Amino acid sequence: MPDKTASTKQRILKAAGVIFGQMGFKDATIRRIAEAAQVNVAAINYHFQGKDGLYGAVLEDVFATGFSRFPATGENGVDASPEQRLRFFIRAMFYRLQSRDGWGGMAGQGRLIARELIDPSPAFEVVLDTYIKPHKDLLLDILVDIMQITPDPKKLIPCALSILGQCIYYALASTVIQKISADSAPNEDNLDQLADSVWLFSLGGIARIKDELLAPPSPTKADK
Amino acid sequence: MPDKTASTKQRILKAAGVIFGQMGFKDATIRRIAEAAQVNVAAINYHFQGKDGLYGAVLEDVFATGFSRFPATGENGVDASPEQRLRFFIRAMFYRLQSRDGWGGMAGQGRLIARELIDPSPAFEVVLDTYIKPHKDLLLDILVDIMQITPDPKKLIPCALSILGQCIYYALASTVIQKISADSAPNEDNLDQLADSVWLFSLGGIARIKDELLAPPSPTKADK
DNA sequence: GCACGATGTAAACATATGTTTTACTCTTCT
DNA sequence: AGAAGAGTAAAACATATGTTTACATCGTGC
Repeated sequence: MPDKTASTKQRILKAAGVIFGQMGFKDATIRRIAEAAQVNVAAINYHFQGKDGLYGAVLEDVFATGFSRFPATGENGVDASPEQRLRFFIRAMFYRLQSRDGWGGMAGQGRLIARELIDPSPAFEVVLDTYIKPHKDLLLDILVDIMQITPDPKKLIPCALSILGQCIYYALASTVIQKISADSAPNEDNLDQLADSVWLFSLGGIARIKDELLAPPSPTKADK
Repeated sequence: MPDKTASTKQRILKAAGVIFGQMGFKDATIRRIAEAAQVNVAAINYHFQGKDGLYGAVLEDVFATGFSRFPATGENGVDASPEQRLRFFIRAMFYRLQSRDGWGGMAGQGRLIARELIDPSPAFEVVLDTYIKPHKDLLLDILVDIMQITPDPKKLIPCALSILGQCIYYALASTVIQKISADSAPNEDNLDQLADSVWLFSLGGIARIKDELLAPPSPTKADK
């Protein structure tokens, strides 16, 4: 392939990521993408077989670069304490979702992932198996190591979801958080602080859930 | 106004809530809504001055009914222990977002709110002031009561966001959660369990954050 | 040198969609 | 009874958008 080819295709991919991230699938027209990429509209169909194909390619590209640039495990890997591994895991999620070097910060592709969570596209299936599920299993392993017990997975999953939920909420709701409390809205400079806040909160939550698992689940009849 | 009028208008509002919730603003065409409501397309423009007007009306209606049917405070109000008030608060969020009697469960209007968090529409501004901000302040009050200290709000907000994030994540990502771990996906029967799981997790998290606030924030230099 | 395939471009096409127009119906008040 | 106005319906309108077609351009191998 000539050089120009890769260049054009890559330019489309890059521009599409931004446009899709900013406006969502429906509002991102191929004409707008073509304009941003300085490319003819037909080129999109030529290289990606239509808008859907382009979107699928963008989604895979976004996840691939995000997870390769911000892996969920540090170099030391399993040697570190499980608490520190969780810290790294959470921090990686924040950077992946929100850093300008990651998924483009609050105006970029992070919101693309958030939209996929709500309305998964057909292209999301493969991403789910390739990235999300292993990512979830990694988190479960960390949780087991922290709790030092191996509880019923059904009891562990909500714990994992609570952690993931915090991370993703910061990314998806950043616009609203900005309006409610500008100081706490994520930006390039406070990601570490926010991630550590989530980390500490989660450590406490994990401990509490573990207590509940060990203690006889006394049926506290505090219904109201 | 005649009876038939209110009926038609109400039918449009109801049908629009479902359609908007299921497919989002862009994919929800007024023709589909008109068909679902058994109404002529022109009636929508007649009663709501266009698609945007209809969407705004739906949004306000959804929040109004949701918060009135599932208020965030119980009848006992401030008399209950702050922990139980938090429990009620979280449970109300789950029911509001996910119950079939609330915002239509996982196929219904709950996702409409999730989408607003990502891409707020103009109509969301008023909802923000009317419902979301007071709701947030209520949560902050509860947190202060639980911690029994009044820390810097800047330290308290992340704590509140962690709690809200868990609740909203369950609602918005229910489709994906279903694919990852069907047992933990929210449904009409396990809302109480999930809400209590989030509640316990949050109590632990709050305690941990409080510890951190009281203790000298020893700069743990665990950067990696 | 030249034909051929890959790549890029401009225009045309078909369709979906929000809105408006126009006419009709039905209730209500005098 | 009749006028008036609100509510409803069908069709027309204007536009935006994904896709396709026909043609131009460029590099490459024979």
